[in-house]
Amino acid sequence: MSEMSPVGRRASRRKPLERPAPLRQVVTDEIADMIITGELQPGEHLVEQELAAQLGVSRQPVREALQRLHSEGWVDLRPGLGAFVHTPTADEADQLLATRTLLEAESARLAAANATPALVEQLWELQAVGEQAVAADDDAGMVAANAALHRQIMEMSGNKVLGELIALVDSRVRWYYRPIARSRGREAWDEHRELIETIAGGNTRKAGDLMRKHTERTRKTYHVRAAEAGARPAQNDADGRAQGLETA
Amino acid sequence: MSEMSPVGRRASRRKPLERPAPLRQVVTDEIADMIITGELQPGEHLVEQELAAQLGVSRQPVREALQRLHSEGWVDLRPGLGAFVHTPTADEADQLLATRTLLEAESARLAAANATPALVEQLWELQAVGEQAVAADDDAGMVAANAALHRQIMEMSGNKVLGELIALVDSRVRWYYRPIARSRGREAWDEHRELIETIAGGNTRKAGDLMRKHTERTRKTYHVRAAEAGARPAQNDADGRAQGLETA
DNA sequence: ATCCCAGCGACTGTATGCTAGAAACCGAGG
DNA sequence: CCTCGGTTTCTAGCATACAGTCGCTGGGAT
Repeated sequence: MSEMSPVGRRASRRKPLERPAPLRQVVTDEIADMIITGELQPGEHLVEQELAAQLGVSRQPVREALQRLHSEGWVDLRPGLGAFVHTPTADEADQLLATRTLLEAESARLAAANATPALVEQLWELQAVGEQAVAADDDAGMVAANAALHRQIMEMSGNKVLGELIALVDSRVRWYYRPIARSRGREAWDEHRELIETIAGGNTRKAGDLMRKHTERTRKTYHVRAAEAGARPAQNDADGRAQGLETA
Repeated sequence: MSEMSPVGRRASRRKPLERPAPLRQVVTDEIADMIITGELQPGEHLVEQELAAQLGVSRQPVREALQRLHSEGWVDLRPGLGAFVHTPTADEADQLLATRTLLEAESARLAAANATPALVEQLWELQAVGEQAVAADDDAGMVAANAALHRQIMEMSGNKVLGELIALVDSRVRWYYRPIARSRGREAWDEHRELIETIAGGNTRKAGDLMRKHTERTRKTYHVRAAEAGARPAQNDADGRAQGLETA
């Protein structure tokens, strides 16, 4: 796999080069995926040996992956005991959503300030993709398109630091939010439409407000769903572990 | 953070236990300190062996420390080549300060919403410490007191996620800002005073605005200083490496 | 002289070895 | 039956060992 592309080192406008992807990165993504899909349950003890064997690598890359996942909030690292899948609490989810609202609103505000016809056109394209996903009732597609749209708006803001933070917060929001992703579909994309129009018009204040309302509405939806789930007898899995958020 | 739960089983309100501090943490802090103090220059290649020998540990803890420092933005990690001290650009510094403004303003707003006499009293104590440091012309003390005050306000906000992000951003800001830390002293603490009064009064909007203006002023100061430094012939060290920020 | 390439040294990425300490288990005593 | 103390097992943390890669250097061909 080390075939150096004959593309040439000349006018190579390519990235540094096509890397076989560092093993630790692969492992990180893989474990994160296991957490998101629920294969690894909240609170579960992640034993390095097991994961290493399971993924066919040594403990070292697994360790590094766990460290990274820790700094991104996916796992808790108890000194001397190892890594445990982070157990989200209702409080934390709320704070996460509140913070997300703040960051996303700012990114929309800045995006409106930097709007150009070409960039706005890209937003519309992503909007179209999203609406198609809604029409096709394609859950995964909706989530992906939603992420892509928000990401594009963030990039338009021109603030990379802000972007990093949003990426950090969003990935976790998406995890918590996953069980109820379906509930907000069509309406969200209607809101997107108005938001894009406002950004195109360069109305910074309104763009920020719209995004705030948009994400705030998502937050409300989340709360309603959480309350519903909490009111019910609580659905546990075979091991008796609670599947929903802890109410603490 | 410390749980306020009145429950308290037994008198064991102590922390989990006094740990000998994981080695990787010590190493992380140490390297971060070397970067902050300039012992390690921006762009410098951090060789694991060297650092390990220098700190009297093996490569393993050093590796883990570098990974963490990477995720916190202190070093860049080029696959196959290793770690390099991050070189801040003027753009990035500006984005960092802008983001900081956003986050700090929100924390002040929330702090005002959650203000209690006891908490406000703690703020005044920190304010006193800071003013003493100013009076004594104690640079390090000023920086520390400033950090402590902002941290306390953040904790009052009750949003831990927000707190983590602020911590992330602030430490880097402090690095970039270090060369010009002296310039803002007395006036900053006057602004703090007004801010605390507003928080005590529970005026959320005004608290947010004040904090925004406060950090925004810091940002302006930074720009002025950066411009001054940029205008001059540029001070280089013995190795011919630029000491200031890159203008790119 | 310039360019290419082979060989070499240095450093990262990955794997394995070793040890101190925590959790779980078990059995004896109250 | 519950409690307590010792023992055993398991695991993280750190150290060390091995292998792949990158960049550099020096010699030879053009």
